[in-house]
Amino acid sequence: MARPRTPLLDRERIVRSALRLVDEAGDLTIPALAGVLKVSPSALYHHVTGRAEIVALMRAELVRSIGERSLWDRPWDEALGGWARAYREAFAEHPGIIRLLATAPLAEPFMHELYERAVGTLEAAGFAPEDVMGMITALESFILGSALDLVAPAVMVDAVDRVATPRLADALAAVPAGRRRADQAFEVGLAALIAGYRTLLAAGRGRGGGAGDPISDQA
Amino acid sequence: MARPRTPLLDRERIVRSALRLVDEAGDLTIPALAGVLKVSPSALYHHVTGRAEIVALMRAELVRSIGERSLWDRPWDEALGGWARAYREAFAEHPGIIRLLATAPLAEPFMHELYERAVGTLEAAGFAPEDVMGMITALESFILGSALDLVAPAVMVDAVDRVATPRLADALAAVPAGRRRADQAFEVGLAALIAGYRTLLAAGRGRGGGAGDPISDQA
DNA sequence: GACTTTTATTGAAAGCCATTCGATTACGTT
DNA sequence: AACGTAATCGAATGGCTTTCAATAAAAGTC
Repeated sequence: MARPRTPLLDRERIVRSALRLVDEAGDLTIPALAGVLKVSPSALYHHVTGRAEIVALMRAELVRSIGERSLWDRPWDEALGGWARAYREAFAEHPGIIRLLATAPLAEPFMHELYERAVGTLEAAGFAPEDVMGMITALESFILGSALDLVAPAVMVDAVDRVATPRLADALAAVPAGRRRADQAFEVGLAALIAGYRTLLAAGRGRGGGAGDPISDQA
Repeated sequence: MARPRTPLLDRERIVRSALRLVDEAGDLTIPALAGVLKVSPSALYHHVTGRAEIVALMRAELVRSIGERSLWDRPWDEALGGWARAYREAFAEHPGIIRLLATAPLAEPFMHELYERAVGTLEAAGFAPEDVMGMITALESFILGSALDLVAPAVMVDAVDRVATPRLADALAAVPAGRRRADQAFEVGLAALIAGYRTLLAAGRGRGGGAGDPISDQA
Protein backbone atom coordinates (compact mmCIF):
# COMPACT_ATOMS: atom_id res chain seq x y z
CA MET A 1 0.00 0.00 0.00
CA ALA A 2 2.96 2.34 -0.06
CA ARG A 3 5.38 2.41 -2.97
CA PRO A 4 4.23 0.06 -5.70
CA ARG A 5 6.63 -2.43 -7.34
CA THR A 6 6.21 -0.61 -10.60
CA PRO A 7 5.16 3.04 -10.77
CA LEU A 8 1.51 3.63 -11.41
CA LEU A 9 1.86 7.16 -12.68
CA ASP A 10 3.90 9.36 -14.93
CA ARG A 11 3.14 12.62 -16.67
CA GLU A 12 2.17 10.96 -19.88
CA ARG A 13 -0.38 8.66 -18.32
CA ILE A 14 -1.76 11.58 -16.37
CA VAL A 15 -2.26 13.75 -19.44
CA ARG A 16 -3.75 10.93 -21.47
CA SER A 17 -6.27 10.13 -18.77
CA ALA A 18 -6.98 13.80 -18.20
CA LEU A 19 -7.80 14.24 -21.86
CA ARG A 20 -10.06 11.23 -21.88
CA LEU A 21 -11.72 12.38 -18.69
CA VAL A 22 -12.36 15.85 -20.03
CA ASP A 23 -13.78 14.40 -23.22
CA GLU A 24 -16.16 12.17 -21.35
CA ALA A 25 -17.04 14.15 -18.26
CA GLY A 26 -16.61 17.59 -19.76
CA ASP A 27 -14.73 18.59 -16.67
CA LEU A 28 -11.45 17.99 -14.91
CA THR A 29 -11.33 17.32 -11.18
CA ILE A 30 -8.49 15.77 -9.31
CA PRO A 31 -10.61 13.17 -7.52
CA ALA A 32 -12.16 12.04 -10.79
CA LEU A 33 -8.79 11.87 -12.51
CA ALA A 34 -7.34 9.93 -9.60
CA GLY A 35 -10.30 7.60 -9.83
CA VAL A 36 -9.66 6.89 -13.48
CA LEU A 37 -6.02 6.21 -12.73
CA LYS A 38 -6.92 4.09 -9.72
CA VAL A 39 -4.78 6.12 -7.43
CA SER A 40 -5.35 8.42 -4.52
CA PRO A 41 -5.68 12.12 -5.40
CA SER A 42 -2.57 13.11 -3.53
CA ALA A 43 -0.42 10.75 -5.58
CA LEU A 44 -0.76 13.05 -8.57
CA TYR A 45 1.12 15.80 -6.81
CA HIS A 46 4.31 13.82 -7.03
CA HIS A 47 4.34 14.14 -10.78
CA VAL A 48 2.65 17.44 -11.35
CA THR A 49 2.58 20.66 -9.39
CA GLY A 50 -1.18 20.84 -9.51
CA ARG A 51 -4.26 21.01 -11.60
CA ALA A 52 -2.97 24.03 -13.51
CA GLU A 53 0.00 22.10 -14.75
CA ILE A 54 -2.18 19.27 -15.94
CA VAL A 55 -4.13 21.77 -17.99
CA ALA A 56 -0.89 23.19 -19.34
CA LEU A 57 0.23 19.72 -20.36
CA MET A 58 -3.03 19.15 -22.14
CA ARG A 59 -2.55 22.38 -24.02
CA ALA A 60 0.95 21.31 -25.00
CA GLU A 61 -0.42 18.06 -26.33
CA LEU A 62 -3.00 19.98 -28.31
CA VAL A 63 -0.40 22.30 -29.77
CA ARG A 64 1.72 19.32 -30.74
CA SER A 65 -1.13 17.76 -32.59
CA ILE A 66 -1.90 21.01 -34.40
CA GLY A 67 1.70 21.32 -35.52
CA GLU A 68 1.63 17.78 -36.78
CA ARG A 69 -1.27 18.46 -39.08
CA SER A 70 -0.24 21.83 -40.46
CA LEU A 71 1.57 22.20 -43.75
CA TRP A 72 3.29 25.45 -44.52
CA ASP A 73 4.98 24.83 -47.85
CA ARG A 74 2.12 26.04 -49.96
CA PRO A 75 0.47 29.33 -50.92
CA TRP A 76 -0.10 31.52 -47.89
CA ASP A 77 -3.87 31.41 -48.10
CA GLU A 78 -4.00 27.63 -48.23
CA ALA A 79 -1.41 27.35 -45.49
CA LEU A 80 -3.27 29.73 -43.20
CA GLY A 81 -6.61 28.11 -43.90
CA GLY A 82 -5.17 24.66 -43.28
CA TRP A 83 -3.66 25.80 -40.04
CA ALA A 84 -6.94 27.28 -38.90
CA ARG A 85 -8.81 24.09 -39.72
CA ALA A 86 -6.21 21.91 -38.00
CA TYR A 87 -6.37 24.17 -34.95
CA ARG A 88 -10.10 24.02 -34.70
CA GLU A 89 -10.18 20.34 -35.53
CA ALA A 90 -7.85 19.61 -32.64
CA PHE A 91 -10.26 21.40 -30.34
CA ALA A 92 -13.22 19.61 -31.84
CA GLU A 93 -11.66 16.27 -30.98
CA HIS A 94 -11.52 17.19 -27.32
CA PRO A 95 -14.52 19.43 -26.89
CA GLY A 96 -14.27 19.54 -23.14
CA ILE A 97 -10.87 21.13 -23.28
CA ILE A 98 -12.08 24.31 -24.89
CA ARG A 99 -13.51 25.84 -21.78
CA LEU A 100 -10.58 24.72 -19.73
CA LEU A 101 -8.15 26.49 -22.01
CA ALA A 102 -10.26 29.55 -22.63
CA THR A 103 -10.06 30.34 -18.95
CA ALA A 104 -6.63 29.07 -18.01
CA PRO A 105 -4.19 31.89 -17.37
CA LEU A 106 -1.89 30.68 -20.07
CA ALA A 107 1.71 30.55 -18.89
CA GLU A 108 4.03 31.53 -21.65
CA PRO A 109 6.09 29.64 -24.20
CA PHE A 110 3.22 28.37 -26.13
CA MET A 111 2.78 28.33 -29.84
CA HIS A 112 6.07 29.93 -30.74
CA GLU A 113 7.07 27.45 -33.41
CA LEU A 114 3.74 27.68 -35.11
CA TYR A 115 3.83 31.46 -34.98
CA GLU A 116 7.26 31.40 -36.51
CA ARG A 117 6.03 29.47 -39.48
CA ALA A 118 2.96 31.62 -39.88
CA VAL A 119 5.01 34.80 -39.75
CA GLY A 120 7.47 33.41 -42.28
CA THR A 121 4.73 32.36 -44.64
CA LEU A 122 2.95 35.70 -44.49
CA GLU A 123 6.05 37.81 -44.86
CA ALA A 124 7.21 35.70 -47.79
CA ALA A 125 3.82 36.31 -49.36
CA GLY A 126 4.45 40.04 -49.20
CA PHE A 127 2.41 41.19 -46.22
CA ALA A 128 3.74 44.17 -44.34
CA PRO A 129 5.84 43.06 -41.36
CA GLU A 130 3.94 45.35 -39.02
CA ASP A 131 0.67 43.66 -39.98
CA VAL A 132 1.46 40.00 -39.63
CA MET A 133 1.16 39.58 -35.87
CA GLY A 134 -2.17 41.35 -35.93
CA MET A 135 -3.35 39.09 -38.72
CA ILE A 136 -2.27 35.99 -36.87
CA THR A 137 -3.80 37.15 -33.61
CA ALA A 138 -7.06 38.01 -35.31
CA LEU A 139 -7.22 34.64 -37.00
CA GLU A 140 -6.46 32.93 -33.73
CA SER A 141 -9.17 34.88 -31.95
CA PHE A 142 -11.58 33.76 -34.60
CA ILE A 143 -10.50 30.15 -34.20
CA LEU A 144 -10.82 30.24 -30.44
CA GLY A 145 -14.20 31.89 -30.65
CA SER A 146 -15.29 29.29 -33.16
CA ALA A 147 -14.10 26.54 -30.87
CA LEU A 148 -16.24 27.99 -28.11
CA ASP A 149 -19.12 28.19 -30.55
CA LEU A 150 -18.61 24.51 -31.19
CA VAL A 151 -19.53 23.67 -27.62
CA ALA A 152 -22.18 26.35 -27.26
CA PRO A 153 -25.73 25.12 -27.38
CA ALA A 154 -27.28 26.23 -30.64
CA VAL A 155 -29.96 28.87 -30.59
CA MET A 156 -33.10 26.79 -30.51
CA VAL A 157 -35.33 27.63 -33.41
CA ASP A 158 -38.46 27.14 -31.37
CA ALA A 159 -37.16 29.26 -28.50
CA VAL A 160 -37.39 32.22 -30.84
CA ASP A 161 -40.46 34.38 -30.74
CA ARG A 162 -41.83 34.48 -34.28
CA VAL A 163 -43.64 37.70 -33.53
CA ALA A 164 -40.92 39.65 -31.77
CA THR A 165 -38.10 38.46 -34.02
CA PRO A 166 -39.53 37.17 -37.30
CA ARG A 167 -36.46 37.64 -39.44
CA LEU A 168 -34.31 35.80 -36.95
CA ALA A 169 -36.81 32.97 -36.95
CA ASP A 170 -36.60 32.74 -40.73
CA ALA A 171 -32.84 32.93 -40.81
CA LEU A 172 -32.60 30.16 -38.24
CA ALA A 173 -34.81 27.92 -40.31
CA ALA A 174 -32.08 27.95 -42.96
CA VAL A 175 -29.40 26.88 -40.51
CA PRO A 176 -28.24 23.25 -40.52
CA ALA A 177 -28.50 21.26 -37.33
CA GLY A 178 -25.83 20.01 -34.96
CA ARG A 179 -22.20 20.09 -35.69
CA ARG A 180 -22.71 21.29 -39.26
CA ARG A 181 -24.12 24.57 -38.00
CA ALA A 182 -20.85 25.48 -36.35
CA ASP A 183 -18.83 24.10 -39.23
CA GLN A 184 -20.63 26.27 -41.72
CA ALA A 185 -20.24 29.42 -39.68
CA PHE A 186 -16.56 28.65 -39.29
CA GLU A 187 -16.05 28.17 -43.01
CA VAL A 188 -17.93 31.36 -43.81
CA GLY A 189 -15.80 33.35 -41.39
CA LEU A 190 -12.55 31.74 -42.40
CA ALA A 191 -13.18 32.37 -46.08
CA ALA A 192 -14.12 35.96 -45.35
CA LEU A 193 -11.06 36.59 -43.19
CA ILE A 194 -8.71 35.19 -45.78
CA ALA A 195 -10.46 37.08 -48.56
CA GLY A 196 -10.01 40.20 -46.47
CA TYR A 197 -6.31 39.47 -46.03
CA ARG A 198 -6.04 38.96 -49.76
CA THR A 199 -7.46 42.41 -50.29
CA LEU A 200 -4.95 43.78 -47.83
CA LEU A 201 -2.15 42.16 -49.77
CA ALA A 202 -3.30 43.52 -53.11
CA ALA A 203 -3.65 47.03 -51.71
CA GLY A 204 -0.34 46.88 -49.87
CA ARG A 205 1.61 45.72 -52.92
CA GLY A 206 0.59 48.71 -55.01
CA ARG A 207 1.98 51.28 -52.64
CA GLY A 208 4.71 49.68 -50.63
CA GLY A 209 2.46 48.78 -47.76
CA GLY A 210 1.89 50.22 -44.33
CA ALA A 211 0.07 53.52 -44.55
CA GLY A 212 -3.67 53.83 -44.34
CA ASP A 213 -6.19 51.05 -44.11
CA PRO A 214 -6.25 49.27 -47.45
CA ILE A 215 -9.18 47.09 -46.49
CA SER A 216 -11.66 49.81 -45.82
CA ASP A 217 -10.13 52.01 -48.52
CA GLN A 218 -11.53 49.71 -51.15
CA ALA A 219 -15.10 50.36 -50.04
CA MET B 1 -29.82 40.33 13.40
CA ALA B 2 -32.67 38.65 11.64
CA ARG B 3 -34.92 40.50 9.21
CA PRO B 4 -33.67 44.06 8.78
CA ARG B 5 -36.05 47.02 8.92
CA THR B 6 -35.28 47.80 5.33
CA PRO B 7 -34.09 45.10 2.91
CA LEU B 8 -30.37 44.96 2.32
CA LEU B 9 -30.52 43.12 -0.95
CA ASP B 10 -32.29 42.96 -4.26
CA ARG B 11 -31.31 41.61 -7.62
CA GLU B 12 -30.10 44.90 -8.92
CA ARG B 13 -27.78 45.56 -6.02
CA ILE B 14 -26.49 42.03 -6.34
CA VAL B 15 -25.67 42.36 -10.03
CA ARG B 16 -24.10 45.75 -9.61
CA SER B 17 -21.82 44.53 -6.86
CA ALA B 18 -21.05 41.35 -8.75
CA LEU B 19 -19.91 43.37 -11.74
CA ARG B 20 -17.76 45.58 -9.60
CA LEU B 21 -16.32 42.59 -7.79
CA VAL B 22 -15.47 40.80 -11.01
CA ASP B 23 -13.82 43.91 -12.37
CA GLU B 24 -11.69 44.32 -9.31
CA ALA B 25 -11.00 40.79 -8.18
CA GLY B 26 -11.22 39.15 -11.57
CA ASP B 27 -13.31 36.45 -10.02
CA LEU B 28 -16.73 35.89 -8.58
CA THR B 29 -17.21 34.00 -5.35
CA ILE B 30 -20.25 34.05 -3.15
CA PRO B 31 -18.37 34.80 0.06
CA ALA B 32 -16.59 37.72 -1.57
CA LEU B 33 -19.79 39.07 -3.03
CA ALA B 34 -21.54 38.71 0.31
CA GLY B 35 -18.62 40.52 1.87
CA VAL B 36 -18.97 43.47 -0.48
CA LEU B 37 -22.69 43.61 0.23
CA LYS B 38 -22.09 43.24 3.98
CA VAL B 39 -24.38 40.30 4.20
CA SER B 40 -23.99 36.66 4.99
CA PRO B 41 -23.50 34.39 1.94
CA SER B 42 -26.73 32.54 2.48
CA ALA B 43 -28.74 35.75 2.28
CA LEU B 44 -28.09 35.92 -1.44
CA TYR B 45 -30.06 32.76 -2.04
CA HIS B 46 -33.25 34.53 -1.20
CA HIS B 47 -32.96 36.69 -4.25
CA VAL B 48 -31.11 34.47 -6.68
CA THR B 49 -31.12 30.75 -7.27
CA GLY B 50 -27.35 30.56 -7.16
CA ARG B 51 -24.10 31.69 -8.66
CA ALA B 52 -25.15 30.65 -12.13
CA GLU B 53 -28.06 33.02 -12.08
CA ILE B 54 -25.87 35.88 -10.97
CA VAL B 55 -23.67 35.23 -13.98
CA ALA B 56 -26.75 35.13 -16.19
CA LEU B 57 -27.87 38.48 -14.81
CA MET B 58 -24.47 39.95 -15.52
CA ARG B 59 -24.71 38.72 -19.08
CA ALA B 60 -28.13 40.28 -19.44
CA GLU B 61 -26.73 43.57 -18.24
CA LEU B 62 -23.93 43.30 -20.76
CA VAL B 63 -26.33 42.57 -23.59
CA ARG B 64 -28.44 45.53 -22.58
CA SER B 65 -25.46 47.82 -22.74
CA ILE B 66 -24.45 46.47 -26.14
CA GLY B 67 -27.91 47.08 -27.52
CA GLU B 68 -27.84 50.61 -26.18
CA ARG B 69 -24.72 51.47 -28.10
CA SER B 70 -25.51 49.84 -31.41
CA LEU B 71 -27.02 51.73 -34.32
CA TRP B 72 -28.54 49.81 -37.17
CA ASP B 73 -29.94 52.49 -39.43
CA ARG B 74 -26.87 52.85 -41.55
CA PRO B 75 -25.04 50.90 -44.27
CA TRP B 76 -24.67 47.25 -43.33
CA ASP B 77 -20.90 47.32 -43.07
CA GLU B 78 -20.87 50.29 -40.73
CA ALA B 79 -23.71 48.83 -38.70
CA LEU B 80 -21.99 45.47 -38.34
CA GLY B 81 -18.65 47.04 -37.52
CA GLY B 82 -20.25 49.33 -34.96
CA TRP B 83 -22.03 46.42 -33.37
CA ALA B 84 -18.80 44.43 -33.16
CA ARG B 85 -16.98 47.33 -31.54
CA ALA B 86 -19.77 47.98 -29.09
CA TYR B 87 -19.86 44.29 -28.22
CA ARG B 88 -16.14 44.10 -27.58
CA GLU B 89 -16.12 47.43 -25.83
CA ALA B 90 -18.72 46.22 -23.38
CA PHE B 91 -16.48 43.29 -22.58
CA ALA B 92 -13.45 45.50 -22.28
CA GLU B 93 -15.18 47.56 -19.62
CA HIS B 94 -15.62 44.48 -17.46
CA PRO B 95 -12.60 42.40 -18.34
CA GLY B 96 -13.17 39.90 -15.58
CA ILE B 97 -16.50 38.90 -17.01
CA ILE B 98 -15.06 37.49 -20.18
CA ARG B 99 -13.87 34.24 -18.70
CA LEU B 100 -17.00 33.89 -16.68
CA LEU B 101 -19.17 34.10 -19.76
CA ALA B 102 -16.92 32.10 -22.02
CA THR B 103 -17.42 29.10 -19.79
CA ALA B 104 -20.95 29.58 -18.55
CA PRO B 105 -23.35 27.09 -20.09
CA LEU B 106 -25.46 29.86 -21.52
CA ALA B 107 -29.13 29.30 -20.90
CA GLU B 108 -31.17 30.46 -23.82
CA PRO B 109 -33.07 33.60 -24.73
CA PHE B 110 -30.09 35.71 -25.09
CA MET B 111 -29.25 38.09 -27.85
CA HIS B 112 -32.39 37.57 -29.87
CA GLU B 113 -33.24 41.20 -30.38
CA LEU B 114 -29.75 42.03 -31.51
CA TYR B 115 -29.72 39.07 -33.86
CA GLU B 116 -33.01 40.21 -35.27
CA ARG B 117 -31.59 43.57 -36.18
CA ALA B 118 -28.43 42.09 -37.60
CA VAL B 119 -30.38 39.64 -39.75
CA GLY B 120 -32.64 42.42 -40.98
CA THR B 121 -29.72 44.65 -41.85
CA LEU B 122 -27.86 41.96 -43.74
CA GLU B 123 -30.85 40.69 -45.66
CA ALA B 124 -31.80 44.21 -46.62
CA ALA B 125 -28.27 44.68 -47.90
CA GLY B 126 -28.78 41.76 -50.25
CA PHE B 127 -26.99 38.88 -48.56
CA ALA B 128 -28.37 35.44 -49.21
CA PRO B 129 -30.76 34.42 -46.41
CA GLU B 130 -29.00 31.10 -45.95
CA ASP B 131 -25.73 32.90 -45.28
CA VAL B 132 -26.66 35.49 -42.72
CA MET B 133 -26.73 33.37 -39.57
CA GLY B 134 -23.35 31.95 -40.48
CA MET B 135 -22.00 35.44 -41.00
CA ILE B 136 -23.34 36.64 -37.69
CA THR B 137 -22.08 33.61 -35.85
CA ALA B 138 -18.65 33.93 -37.41
CA LEU B 139 -18.45 37.59 -36.47
CA GLU B 140 -19.56 36.81 -32.97
CA SER B 141 -16.96 34.08 -32.64
CA PHE B 142 -14.36 36.57 -33.70
CA ILE B 143 -15.60 39.09 -31.16
CA LEU B 144 -15.62 36.58 -28.34
CA GLY B 145 -12.17 35.35 -29.27
CA SER B 146 -10.95 38.92 -29.39
CA ALA B 147 -12.43 39.57 -25.99
CA LEU B 148 -10.49 36.61 -24.64
CA ASP B 149 -7.40 37.93 -26.35
CA LEU B 150 -7.98 41.17 -24.52
CA VAL B 151 -7.38 39.48 -21.19
CA ALA B 152 -4.69 37.12 -22.43
CA PRO B 153 -1.17 38.03 -21.39
CA ALA B 154 0.70 39.24 -24.45
CA VAL B 155 3.45 37.08 -25.86
CA MET B 156 6.50 38.52 -24.19
CA VAL B 157 8.99 39.70 -26.71
CA ASP B 158 11.93 38.64 -24.59
CA ALA B 159 10.46 35.22 -23.91
CA VAL B 160 10.97 34.47 -27.58
CA ASP B 161 14.10 32.66 -28.63
CA ARG B 162 15.76 34.83 -31.27
CA VAL B 163 17.62 31.83 -32.64
CA ALA B 164 14.81 29.31 -32.78
CA THR B 165 12.17 31.75 -33.96
CA PRO B 166 13.84 34.82 -35.49
CA ARG B 167 10.98 35.94 -37.69
CA LEU B 168 8.57 35.79 -34.80
CA ALA B 169 10.96 37.87 -32.73
CA ASP B 170 11.07 40.50 -35.47
CA ALA B 171 7.35 40.52 -35.99
CA LEU B 172 6.78 40.97 -32.27
CA ALA B 173 9.09 43.95 -32.20
CA ALA B 174 6.63 45.74 -34.46
CA VAL B 175 3.69 45.06 -32.16
CA PRO B 176 2.41 47.85 -29.91
CA ALA B 177 2.35 47.29 -26.18
CA GLY B 178 -0.55 46.81 -23.80
CA ARG B 179 -4.13 47.33 -24.75
CA ARG B 180 -3.26 48.73 -28.16
CA ARG B 181 -1.87 45.36 -29.22
CA ALA B 182 -5.24 43.70 -28.83
CA ASP B 183 -7.04 46.69 -30.31
CA GLN B 184 -4.95 46.59 -33.44
CA ALA B 185 -5.43 42.87 -33.95
CA PHE B 186 -9.14 43.34 -33.49
CA GLU B 187 -9.34 46.12 -36.04
CA VAL B 188 -7.30 44.15 -38.54
CA GLY B 189 -9.55 41.14 -38.20
CA LEU B 190 -12.76 43.13 -38.21
CA ALA B 191 -11.78 45.01 -41.33
CA ALA B 192 -10.79 41.76 -43.03
CA LEU B 193 -14.00 40.00 -42.08
CA ILE B 194 -16.16 42.82 -43.36
CA ALA B 195 -14.12 43.11 -46.52
CA GLY B 196 -14.64 39.40 -46.99
CA TYR B 197 -18.38 39.78 -46.51
CA ARG B 198 -18.35 42.59 -49.03
CA THR B 199 -16.76 40.26 -51.53
CA LEU B 200 -19.43 37.71 -50.80
CA LEU B 201 -22.09 40.29 -51.47
CA ALA B 202 -20.60 41.38 -54.78
CA ALA B 203 -20.26 37.78 -55.96
CA GLY B 204 -23.71 36.79 -54.76
CA ARG B 205 -25.40 39.72 -56.51
CA GLY B 206 -23.99 38.78 -59.88
CA ARG B 207 -25.47 35.32 -59.91
CA GLY B 208 -28.48 35.31 -57.69
CA GLY B 209 -26.59 33.99 -54.70
CA GLY B 210 -26.37 30.63 -53.03
CA ALA B 211 -24.39 28.20 -55.14
CA GLY B 212 -20.66 27.76 -54.81
CA ASP B 213 -18.28 29.66 -52.61
CA PRO B 214 -17.94 33.17 -53.98
CA ILE B 215 -15.22 34.15 -51.56
CA SER B 216 -12.70 31.54 -52.55
CA ASP B 217 -13.85 31.62 -56.16
CA GLN B 218 -12.29 35.01 -56.57
CA ALA B 219 -8.80 33.67 -55.75
C1' DG C 1 24.77 -8.51 0.73
C1' DA C 2 23.69 -4.99 4.37
C1' DC C 3 22.77 0.00 4.88
C1' DT C 4 21.25 4.27 3.48
C1' DT C 5 18.92 7.35 0.51
C1' DT C 6 15.54 8.30 -2.70
C1' DT C 7 11.00 7.57 -4.71
C1' DA C 8 6.00 6.53 -5.24
C1' DT C 9 2.31 5.88 -2.88
C1' DT C 10 -1.47 6.46 0.99
C1' DG C 11 -4.64 8.67 4.35
C1' DA C 12 -5.73 12.35 7.08
C1' DA C 13 -6.35 17.09 7.38
C1' DA C 14 -6.71 22.15 6.24
C1' DG C 15 -8.91 25.63 3.78
C1' DC C 16 -11.83 27.28 0.23
C1' DC C 17 -16.11 27.08 -2.21
C1' DA C 18 -21.48 26.73 -3.23
C1' DT C 19 -25.52 25.48 -1.39
C1' DT C 20 -29.28 24.04 2.09
C1' DC C 21 -31.90 24.44 6.16
C1' DG C 22 -33.78 25.63 10.59
C1' DA C 23 -34.10 29.52 13.68
C1' DT C 24 -34.91 34.35 14.30
C1' DT C 25 -37.18 38.55 13.78
C1' DA C 26 -39.43 42.19 11.22
C1' DC C 27 -43.07 43.45 8.02
C1' DG C 28 -47.90 43.57 6.10
C1' DT C 29 -52.51 42.18 6.29
C1' DT C 30 -56.64 41.23 8.14
C1' DA D 1 -53.63 41.83 17.92
C1' DA D 2 -52.52 37.80 15.56
C1' DC D 3 -50.95 35.38 11.66
C1' DG D 4 -48.65 34.40 7.63
C1' DT D 5 -44.86 35.88 4.91
C1' DA D 6 -40.24 37.85 3.97
C1' DA D 7 -35.30 38.79 4.79
C1' DT D 8 -31.65 37.75 7.26
C1' DC D 9 -28.18 34.70 9.95
C1' DG D 10 -25.48 30.69 11.57
C1' DA D 11 -24.43 26.16 11.29
C1' DA D 12 -23.80 22.31 8.63
C1' DT D 13 -22.91 19.44 4.30
C1' DG D 14 -20.36 17.92 0.67
C1' DG D 15 -17.37 19.11 -3.01
C1' DC D 16 -12.96 20.76 -4.51
C1' DT D 17 -7.50 21.52 -4.39
C1' DT D 18 -3.55 21.10 -1.99
C1' DT D 19 -0.19 19.81 1.85
C1' DC D 20 2.13 16.65 4.78
C1' DA D 21 3.60 12.93 7.70
C1' DA D 22 3.91 8.01 7.46
C1' DT D 23 5.01 3.92 4.89
C1' DA D 24 7.22 0.66 2.03
C1' DA D 25 9.61 -0.45 -2.08
C1' DA D 26 13.41 0.59 -5.25
C1' DA D 27 18.00 2.20 -6.22
C1' DG D 28 22.43 3.44 -4.88
C1' DT D 29 26.66 2.64 -2.05
C1' DC D 30 30.29 0.32 0.15
